[in-house]
Amino acid sequence: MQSQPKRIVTINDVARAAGVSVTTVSRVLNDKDDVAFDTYQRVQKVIDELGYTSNLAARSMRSTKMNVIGLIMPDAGEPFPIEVLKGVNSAVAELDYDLIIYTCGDIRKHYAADREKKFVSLLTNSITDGVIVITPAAKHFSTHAPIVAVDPNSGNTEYPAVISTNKEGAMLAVDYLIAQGHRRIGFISGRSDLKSAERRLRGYQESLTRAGILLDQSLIVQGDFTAEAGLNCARQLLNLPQPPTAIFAANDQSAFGAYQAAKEVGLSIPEDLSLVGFDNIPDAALVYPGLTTIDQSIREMGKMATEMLIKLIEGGSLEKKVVKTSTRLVIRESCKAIN
Amino acid sequence: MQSQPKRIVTINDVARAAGVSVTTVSRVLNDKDDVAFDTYQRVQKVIDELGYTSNLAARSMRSTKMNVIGLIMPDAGEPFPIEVLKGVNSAVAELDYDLIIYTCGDIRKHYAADREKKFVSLLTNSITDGVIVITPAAKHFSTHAPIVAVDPNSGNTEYPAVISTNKEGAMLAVDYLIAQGHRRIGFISGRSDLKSAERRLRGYQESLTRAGILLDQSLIVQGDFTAEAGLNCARQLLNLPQPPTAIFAANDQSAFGAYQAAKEVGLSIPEDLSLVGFDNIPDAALVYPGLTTIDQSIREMGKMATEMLIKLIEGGSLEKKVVKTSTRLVIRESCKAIN
DNA sequence: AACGATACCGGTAACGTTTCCGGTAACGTT
DNA sequence: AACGTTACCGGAAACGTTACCGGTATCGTT
Repeated sequence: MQSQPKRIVTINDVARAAGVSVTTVSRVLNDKDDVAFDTYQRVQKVIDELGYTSNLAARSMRSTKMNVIGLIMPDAGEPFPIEVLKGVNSAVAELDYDLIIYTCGDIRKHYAADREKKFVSLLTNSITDGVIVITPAAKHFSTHAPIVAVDPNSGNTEYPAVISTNKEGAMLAVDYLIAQGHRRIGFISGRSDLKSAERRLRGYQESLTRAGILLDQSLIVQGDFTAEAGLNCARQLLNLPQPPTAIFAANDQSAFGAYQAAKEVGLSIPEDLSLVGFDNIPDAALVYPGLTTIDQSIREMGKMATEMLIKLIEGGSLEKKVVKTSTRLVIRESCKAIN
Repeated sequence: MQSQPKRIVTINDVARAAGVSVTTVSRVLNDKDDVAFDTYQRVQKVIDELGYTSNLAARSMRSTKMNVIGLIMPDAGEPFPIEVLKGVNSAVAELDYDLIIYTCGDIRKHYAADREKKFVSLLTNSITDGVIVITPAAKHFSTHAPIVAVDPNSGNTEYPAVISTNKEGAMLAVDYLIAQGHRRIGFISGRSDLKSAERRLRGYQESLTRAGILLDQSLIVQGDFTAEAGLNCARQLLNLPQPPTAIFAANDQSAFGAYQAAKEVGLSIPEDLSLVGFDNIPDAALVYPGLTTIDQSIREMGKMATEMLIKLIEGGSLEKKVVKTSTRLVIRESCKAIN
């Protein structure tokens, strides 16, 4: 005879034990008025004694406001979403909201967009008041609740979003390399469906043409923001008949792949190859030599997105539908001037 | 006149549109038998057309099995829980389960344990079938659903747990330092409420006494697994009248703090100070010089925990209530033999 | 022709909570 | 004394779903 499952204590049990109605218990739970101090205390005591906690599902089924926001992120393996998560997390902690997180697994998998859609409606249909989606793969979501995108995809102007000044940042990077005398500058691009990747490529091109440097298509290789792809792209660049003297990677992860590629062919950074990344994730400072990169204060992006979302949830409206965050050049040790 | 909130489409709408009962729609949704292929297709079509997704709250209220597991982690800022998360995430993806994550904020805050308790009952009461708790702060949880702890706290043998061979790992580290000729070895300890921290200290002590080295209490300083505390602890050690020639830090984060402390006082690693960490988080390979550390394959721990939890959820029983994972020494460049 | 088995489907009662509406008692005001 | 106001509380309906039970039609078997 096996032990029977412990009965879950419900609001009914509390009401019975405290000698009041469930309505009153509910009032105590939600800090409503119209309950005498004595009663309040008595009910609260019973709640503690019985170890009661309210059933999230039942509550969210009945009430409209949940004070919970959802975060949907592509993959827990990549640092960018993790950084955004940190920002969202701390922003949420400041406010009176809880945070629920869903991951969609590898973004490169075909089902990622489907999972995203599923989670968005799953969450907004029920337990959350709104969601933040990081680097969305899907183009459209069917929901009535507010959505804010972080680093949205290129085709989409439907939802409010926070995105950094990607083109300007990329130009900062490339201008810096040009100022150091580089003329053949390779570019490892990012996930092609994201607006950010597109804009960084644009910045790269614009800086070069402004400086009167002819664009060489063989210097642009298609990555996807992962270190793995970065490695392959950098290999390709370094094996060129006339290899670049500098590489601008569309994000830090890709740049790390380039570090490895350089090591493979025996080039040392920055003596033989200059390298600039984009993001300024914590690892950029740790890596050796320290990676010169474009800071886009990812945590700040998470924080902004959270604030926008909550404003929308609470019925407010946004001054700006797309918020742009600033970028700046962080100089470390991965670049060297050439003569 | 503002746009009215889009009505959420429910199972009722689908039923009406497809000309069947809600029961049948529910059957289609859950892939039950007893529904004709024609009907199945028709209902499925309507579901797609209407963009219906089932209401998580309502479903979890009625049904017993949800195929969702919860993960409760202390703080998104620390790498250990992040690594566990990655392991859990990929393990869950293999199986037919979804994952919901809650974060408790800074573990050092007093309310962390309360939030943990709240989340555990919140999740198990309703939308999940069981939860994994990483480095729990609370000692007891009131729930009927299965719980698995990763890196449990010292006072607790109540719940199944996965924990690495901490004492053995610590001994590996200290033995290595001793073999390199070190005699004054400092120790930066970890979060005192965790069993892992306790066992690592034990290993440190045992290795020293076995080697016939007298324990010096001033060489043991109390950290909490954060880089910040690691910095302070290392400062304290390096300011000793007779400072250590090597430091064993209870985790990599603490060791990174020690890197900084060494820099402050102008000591270079490994020439003037040898350093060993514990965890082998990805950053350990990135930092310069590369950190020699004890690998405990954190992702594997997450994977094990997931498998245990799911076994419990599905009514199975565990051969071992506490699973121990192996540790090994990873030698990089942060240690040097002394003469 | 009668019967049982099977395939398919629908009605209804829950699940635990909050919201809506109302009711009672106590008190102050005229 | 009558009335209005306020403070406090409870009953019942609803939220969207699934479990349970039962019902009808079809078909094969005797």
